[in-house]
Amino acid sequence: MSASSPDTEPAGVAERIRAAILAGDFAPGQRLVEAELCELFHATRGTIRAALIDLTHEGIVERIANRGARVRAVSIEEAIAITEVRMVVEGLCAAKAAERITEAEIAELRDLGRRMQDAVRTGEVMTYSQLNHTLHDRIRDIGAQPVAAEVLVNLRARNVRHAFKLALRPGRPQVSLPEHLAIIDELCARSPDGAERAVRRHLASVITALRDTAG
Amino acid sequence: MSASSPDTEPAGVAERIRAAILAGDFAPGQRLVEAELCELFHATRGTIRAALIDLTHEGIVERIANRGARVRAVSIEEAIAITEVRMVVEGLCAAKAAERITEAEIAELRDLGRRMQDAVRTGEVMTYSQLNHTLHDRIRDIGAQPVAAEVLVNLRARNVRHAFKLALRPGRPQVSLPEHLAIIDELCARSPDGAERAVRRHLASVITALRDTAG
DNA sequence: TCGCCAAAAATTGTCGACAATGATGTCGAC
DNA sequence: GTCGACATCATTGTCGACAATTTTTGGCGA
Repeated sequence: MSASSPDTEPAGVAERIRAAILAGDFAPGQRLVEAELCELFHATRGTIRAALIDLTHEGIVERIANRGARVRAVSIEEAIAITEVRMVVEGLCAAKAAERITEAEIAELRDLGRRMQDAVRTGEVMTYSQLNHTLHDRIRDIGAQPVAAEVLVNLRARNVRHAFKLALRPGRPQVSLPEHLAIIDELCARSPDGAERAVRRHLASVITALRDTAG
Repeated sequence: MSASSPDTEPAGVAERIRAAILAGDFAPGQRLVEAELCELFHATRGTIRAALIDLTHEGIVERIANRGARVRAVSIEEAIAITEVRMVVEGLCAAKAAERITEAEIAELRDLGRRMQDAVRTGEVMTYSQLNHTLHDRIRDIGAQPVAAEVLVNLRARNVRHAFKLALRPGRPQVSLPEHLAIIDELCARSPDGAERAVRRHLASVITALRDTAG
């Protein structure tokens, strides 16, 4: 749904600024002067200010008292730290999901796995990336752990850029596909421990890949 | 209202409101009308509004569009969910800490463990609760995982109330003390896996205790 | 030429007032 | 007597202006 398609002008100013940052309209480290954003988004400073506070708590904007806001540049090191936390929290979700998964959801995940295999075989990188996203989302939803879900949404928003770069790395899908399939297998086997381990293995592999890009 | 403790008047309004909520001056579910907070904290609505946005993202205030803010009542179920996430994230911190801990920090934790034993033996519940807090903080700091630390600070702030009630439960220190000592042992042995398991065992026990209070 | 101090500019923080929105209470019709 | 539409009210959302703070610039002297 969030596919780069015709964005339907999100009503809130915060959403629009976030979209602009994530789309790369504002470069990391760039200063976000309130007055500039005012005329850029047709709003007043009070509104802009509130939006900036929101985005600060989402971790994509950095605000220093009396010195203004800027787009937060997430270093490789921080991207790794984010993924480490994702690893354990998503592991928790997977364990929960394995306990709660229904037959319908099992069928759904199996189908998802098949489509991921197809995408890799035919080399449709973007489709695979999309399905990857969907899988992680479904695990989160099936796990039905609202607090964990909230944390994950927050963390995911922070390193979309690094995640994107990683997805485009040649050979990466071939590595991650079997990991994803293993996750699906464990979930469908209703094994909480197995699912948690599989998720952690997968994200540990993502961390290793991130480390490689650093060097 | 603010008489409760020797609070050194935190400069920021957000901090003062948070302190007031955590101190129980505002009951869970109570409406937080901006105008009221204005004269109560001697600030204007713009400032109050910014503070409420902050607190909303910290999870201790609930805000509905055009309908105002209220103190968020965390149910036992949500407290359990929060503790589940804390369990895995703090487990990550502990694993990291076990890899990075210095000799000086080992000595510090050992001393902390001894003081916890003393507090339990002499029945000083409040002291023990304080030391408990300190131990978790130290693990978080030694782990040096900024993202995890940020998540933990956020989560901790949410269920101080439940944590407090739990600490006062008779017999609870006797249960948690050996768990804490086990965590210290594993950290001092520089065993990442052991430390993570010990932390998770401990917080799993906290979750069990929370479940008991629910019934 | 370099370092330092002061004035100026730029930017954020705060304020009070107005507009918009959802909730509450009242009145009339059936 | 109850239901629904309408007026009223309380509260939030937004705006433009002023005050405080930080950064930059210009000037002065060693």
